[in-house]
Amino acid sequence: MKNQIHDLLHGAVQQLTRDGLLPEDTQVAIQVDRTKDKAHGDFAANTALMLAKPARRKPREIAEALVAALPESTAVDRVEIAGPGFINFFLSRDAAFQPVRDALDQAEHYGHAEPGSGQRMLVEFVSANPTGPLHVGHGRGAAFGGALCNLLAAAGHRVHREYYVNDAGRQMDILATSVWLRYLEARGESIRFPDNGYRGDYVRGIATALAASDGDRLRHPAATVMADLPADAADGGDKETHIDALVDRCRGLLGEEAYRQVFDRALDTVLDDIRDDLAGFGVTYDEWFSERSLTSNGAVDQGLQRLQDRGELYEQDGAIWFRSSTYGDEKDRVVRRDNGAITYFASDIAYHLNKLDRGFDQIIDIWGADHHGYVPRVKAALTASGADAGRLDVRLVQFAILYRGSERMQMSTRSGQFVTLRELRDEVGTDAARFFYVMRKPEQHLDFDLELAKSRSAENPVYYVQYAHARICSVFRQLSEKGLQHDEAQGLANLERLDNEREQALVTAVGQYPELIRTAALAREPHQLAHYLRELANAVHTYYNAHQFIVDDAALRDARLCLVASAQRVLRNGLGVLGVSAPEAM
RNA sequence: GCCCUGGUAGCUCAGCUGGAUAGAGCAACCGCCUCCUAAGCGGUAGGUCGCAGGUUCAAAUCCUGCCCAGGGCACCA
Repeated sequence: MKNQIHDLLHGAVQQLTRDGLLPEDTQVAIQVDRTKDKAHGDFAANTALMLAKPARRKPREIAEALVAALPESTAVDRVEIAGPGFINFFLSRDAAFQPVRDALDQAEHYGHAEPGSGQRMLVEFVSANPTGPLHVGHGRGAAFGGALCNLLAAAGHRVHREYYVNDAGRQMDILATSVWLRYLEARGESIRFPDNGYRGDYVRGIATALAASDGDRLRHPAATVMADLPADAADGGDKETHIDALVDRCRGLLGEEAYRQVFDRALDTVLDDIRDDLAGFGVTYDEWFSERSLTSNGAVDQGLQRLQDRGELYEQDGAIWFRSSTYGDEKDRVVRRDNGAITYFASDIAYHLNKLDRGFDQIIDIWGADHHGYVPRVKAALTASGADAGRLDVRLVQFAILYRGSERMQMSTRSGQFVTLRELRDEVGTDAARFFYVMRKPEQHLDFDLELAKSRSAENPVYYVQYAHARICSVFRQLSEKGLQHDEAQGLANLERLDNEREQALVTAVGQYPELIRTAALAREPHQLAHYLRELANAVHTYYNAHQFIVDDAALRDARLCLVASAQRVLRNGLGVLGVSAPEAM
């Protein structure tokens, strides 16, 4: 509908240009907005105000000329000029009810663009290191990313959901070593656990399983393991030096093959847990992309070679550096350390080149806000490689700070002190958690109060929206209990009977859904949908309280049922995009 | 020091590609169940949109400076 108004205005502007009232080269973006006040009609345009300066005429004069030049349309009942020169459009009754017909006709497709009509997009999100279970911080990325993917898909884009698995690198070695040490404990060795090891209970769990399956096969005496290691932090040494030495010791004693077995055991167990956890949260992926594969198939070397060939690398202090500063980064960055190891950044360059090579129109990365300083160097690497960095869109999500009542909860994967996503799901439920996460815009710090989220009270907005849906379902149950049927055709033929204020408001809300999906997808802002659904639910509840739907007048009854059914449809579609269920009863 | 993000009602937040009297939830107060689920609805009260300039017919929204709060500035991932 908004588009139709837009087209009408566009026609009028062209007409005025032909008539010489507007300069030939006038460029003005035609804006059509929903009005806040019904007295201003259904839609308003500020076009005359925008044209006033280039046309050097008074806004109201231009408005009058525009209105006179508007092409005929059955959708518009009348047009008014108001205030400084706004053009207000009042829809015809027939056009105003179109959303109800559309929602019932198009059902699960209502408001959603033709699948595949948009771009091919790759969205990478969560991608937490598989060094432990997901915690509530990751939950936000999962909820946001999952909802964003659904939203983009609803807007017609072909979305590829991807999780980047950091299955290489030092942190994973530390995890493998931590597991091995706990395994040794389980086999009766008495070891001193390193300060910088992973201390979570899940590490013991993996170790216990390993002890059960492999017995003493991987066992070495504690004295041998700990012999001649540099001191740990608690003993006045450095925890990093200590843990690195311990990792080397682990590797050396086990041998590469056995070490790899422990490593993969840890990786697979944690990754399975993550996969299962996310699936339970309603988030699934098309691809789990292995970082290790980039090294083993030579992609990392190729990526570096590509930069090398373009003269973007240089050697200094024994390390190899990338000239990221010439492409907007603060300083140059190391891609290969003096010990020969490639950096995380080097594999990330290869990964992003790989993503672009796969032919996506748009690459969206969802990162924690603490990685923001990382954006310029990745873009720099793409540009320096001759790729189009403009196709990469990095979205930063602020951390969620967890509270239990007024008590702030500290979280650290290393120390093993954190609330897991699984615990959150168990405690507050997937629906409430996902809605809660996605209500806030991502760049806002999120205070996640566990007590509030799990309270099954009115304070919890997810129930408010779900309840609106359940109530409508209940109305239809009541209808059949009374032995009545909904004659949809008769209802649609009598939509003009829906003439009270509440009904108008609800029709309008239903009609906003398609443009909301479009706008929210463009802005990559699922929270807009959450807020919209709240408003829609409010319109439903208000209507419900003010009017009986199941009335004796069959024509009116059927019309009202068409309206609430259209609202039910939108609630279901919209909640689906957010990954929240639409229960039939509560 | 530099960079990013916030600063809007008592609290938690929308609104920010500039538009007509600044919105919602919670908390407070007053009403509404012989009636399709009261997990609901209506109403009242509550605001120097951090501060100061600037651009504009029009600024919470754009620009500049400043003040607060959080985060980031690795040959870690």
